[in-house]
Amino acid sequence: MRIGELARELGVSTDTLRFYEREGWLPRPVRAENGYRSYRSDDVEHLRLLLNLRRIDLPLEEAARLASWCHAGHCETTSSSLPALIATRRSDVRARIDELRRLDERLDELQAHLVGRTELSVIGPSTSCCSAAAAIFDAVEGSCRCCAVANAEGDA
Amino acid sequence: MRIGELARELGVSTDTLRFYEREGWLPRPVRAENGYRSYRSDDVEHLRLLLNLRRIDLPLEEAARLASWCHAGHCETTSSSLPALIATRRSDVRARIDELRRLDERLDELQAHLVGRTELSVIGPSTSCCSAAAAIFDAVEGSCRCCAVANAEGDA
DNA sequence: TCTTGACATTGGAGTCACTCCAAGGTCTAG
DNA sequence: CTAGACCTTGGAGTGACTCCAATGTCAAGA
Repeated sequence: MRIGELARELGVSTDTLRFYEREGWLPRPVRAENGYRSYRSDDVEHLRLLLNLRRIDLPLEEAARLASWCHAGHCETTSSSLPALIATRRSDVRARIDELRRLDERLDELQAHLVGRTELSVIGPSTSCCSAAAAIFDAVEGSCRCCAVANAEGDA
Repeated sequence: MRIGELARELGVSTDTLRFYEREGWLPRPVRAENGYRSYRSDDVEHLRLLLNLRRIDLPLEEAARLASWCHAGHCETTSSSLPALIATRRSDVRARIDELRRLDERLDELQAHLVGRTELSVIGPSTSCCSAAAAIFDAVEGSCRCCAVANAEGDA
């Protein structure tokens, strides 16, 4: 099996495979007569394991170490620490989800603010109030001191 | 205002501020007699705007460009494209959240699997079935062909 | 036979957004 | 006089790729 085929099958780029090999995260496959890499089923399994560990967002170094151990048959040595590792990973993932949700809320707020303001954006650049800059400032900061003023002006 | 004070106030590192300046993302502040950077309120506002744009995960280049425009008073020029930009950003954020949620599910699965298996992990390193490797393989891949066998062995 | 095109090889540089470091200068309080 | 907190610079390191140029290999078609 050549590098391109393997890459396609496992959904990574050939650059990634060569990078893993170059940095020592994967064993070097044997070479064909023409110098091309020739991957055996053993190599494929090792890589698949590594990629699965990457899929749960382990840092490459950790994923590679674990993949090598498991592949070498030392799995049981590491299996006791594995649940702890997974637990840590989960709480990281959850924290990141929460963070992104808060970001989404801020964006929602900002969007609503901007949509409401678009008609009023004829206010010239010299007016700092309710300009896009002020909107970003205020919506992102969580308070909007410019709206009341602008609305009052609009109503007048 | 010196660099350390500003960094503390806005919650970034002095390295970050020097980096922004060095790469041209922020205008150079004036210098005091001793060569120290001396930030004016104008600089602070500009930086605050940039950091707010970074907080909504805009790439630094885009955030810096937008911050400079807004700060220079060209806000209204950009305000029409801003809602579109925010919308794009939101869909990116949502996609990432979904991705992380799926990851969390896979981790949940894997964790359940491992907890169920810990007692059985006396199976030696030579046995590839139901080793940690197999668990990672199978739980991550979504199917587990090893459990039935291992459980049968365990029951026997 | 020749050519085209898809594949492979290598080393090295670029990406992003910082982060850390060493070696030194400046200032204030005790 | 000294300790400690601040500041300066340029340069290297981080993670995980990604892209590139220059070159080699090979099978299929004209």
